[in-house]
Amino acid sequence: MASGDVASTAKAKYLQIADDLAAQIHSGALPAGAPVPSESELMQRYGVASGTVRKAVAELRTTQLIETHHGRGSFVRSRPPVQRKSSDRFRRSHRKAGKAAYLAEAEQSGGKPSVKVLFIGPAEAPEDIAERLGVPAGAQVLARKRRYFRDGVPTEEATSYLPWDVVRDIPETFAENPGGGGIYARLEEHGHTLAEFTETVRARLATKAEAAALALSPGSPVIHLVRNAMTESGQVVEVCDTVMAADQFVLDYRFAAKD
Amino acid sequence: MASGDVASTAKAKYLQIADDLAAQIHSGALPAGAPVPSESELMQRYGVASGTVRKAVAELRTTQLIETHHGRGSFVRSRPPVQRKSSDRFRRSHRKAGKAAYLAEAEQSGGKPSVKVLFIGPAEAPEDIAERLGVPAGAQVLARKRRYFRDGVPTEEATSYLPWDVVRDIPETFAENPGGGGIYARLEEHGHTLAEFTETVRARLATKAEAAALALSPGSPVIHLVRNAMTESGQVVEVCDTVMAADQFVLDYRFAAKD
DNA sequence: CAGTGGTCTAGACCACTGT
DNA sequence: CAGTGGTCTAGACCACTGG
Repeated sequence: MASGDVASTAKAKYLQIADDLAAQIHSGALPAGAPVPSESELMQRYGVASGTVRKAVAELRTTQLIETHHGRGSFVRSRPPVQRKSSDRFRRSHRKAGKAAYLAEAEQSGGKPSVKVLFIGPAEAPEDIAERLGVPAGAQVLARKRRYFRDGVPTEEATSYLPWDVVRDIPETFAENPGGGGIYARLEEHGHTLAEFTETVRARLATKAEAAALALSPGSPVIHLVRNAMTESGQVVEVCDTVMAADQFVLDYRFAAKD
Repeated sequence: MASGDVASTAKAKYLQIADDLAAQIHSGALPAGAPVPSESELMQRYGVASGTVRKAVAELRTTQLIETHHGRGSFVRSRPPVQRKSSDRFRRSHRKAGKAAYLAEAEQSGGKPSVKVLFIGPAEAPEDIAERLGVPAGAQVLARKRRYFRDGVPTEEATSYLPWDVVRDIPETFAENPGGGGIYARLEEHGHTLAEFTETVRARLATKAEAAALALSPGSPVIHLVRNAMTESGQVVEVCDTVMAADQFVLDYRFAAKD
């Protein structure tokens, strides 16, 4: 039998199936965490080919209603509470109390934070990073790439870049755990007194790689934040490039109505 | 011939094709506005079936590199320069120079800004807004809803809420154009000296309504920003709720490494 | 191992666009 | 009209997960 004979109906079959499943989710027939029927099950139930079912499921994924795990199945998403990132998180008093910025933050949002170090070592500075650091493009810098989790779920991935001249004499910056107060505390101990941070915030859709790293469904939005840490002498001693799952974070900023 | 024999390669074919086309776009071989080769052309060129080419093209679409028009083809998107929103945009000196925040900002980003007033008048404060303003939920406030354009393209939609007690004696706040320096200048002229702004930033996918208002394709990300304007006396005299097309804006913040 | 989703083929027909 | 993308089929093999 031919196939395109369905495209003439008002709505595409795969959208009808997606709508049907979405309705079941919203009605509670498919509660949060419940498995979505398997593809073969759906093929039978709706009498369509595999490709059609897959498009329907893909639709639900991009609308964030379900998440899919290869080999296990698709499951109705539950929306966890978001984390807040306030510009207060870099308060010097937090550093002195021995807390790194991430922990100082995660502490307030209920949930067990954890960090996985992906890479620490010398690297060539990407062009935009080099420009921010005030070093030649391709110059050697220290890169520190980490992935952060809350309750075991990946939420953000951050790469810090520090000029080689700055870190050369600070062995802790090469350690997985730089000690109480984090990298910023070590920098200040070595005379790099921090004066100002600047953050650049963008939002966009996750790339394939980011979606994989953060366990996001394709089409999920991410927040892309790049922060410069500048010392009193005006040198940028760190640039931190962070990609966050957008549904996990709220950013808070406070600033004066200055002249 | 079988087919799955390709899935065993490191990368999926459709992603390789997408990457290849993306490289051509970034290199300029496929400049902005240029048509992407048709699907049948790509099938021949890469020696794959239609479905594979379609998945590659879909990939480029979700990464915003191209846009597709049924019956005409796919075309390389031109990325208009993004607008920057820095926390400097509320500098009092800008207000005194007679510039509203939006124009002070848009001025630097090349492109003709315009504003359309959607609504100005009394309204019941939504719960979250009322809480920020420190008024009872449902209390009457002044709402000012505007849509902003650049070069005729809608980029953001903002609704300001001001307590009735504050605006009652400031007739300009009811005008479509509140005069040089905008609402904030009028507030300060009437004794509400602004001391501090706080902004809350979220990113998420556009709702259907937002996609329509901002002429976005479904699944596009937006930045949702809510700002409190607080006076020296500690009163929140305005809450501004803004939804921006994420690909049109970069947010800049600067803050001290305070104690 | 069986069951799941992921990729791919080689076609088909339909709907939209422009000449 | 020819050419474009959009939907769909009925299979195939691969990769991942869990018992």
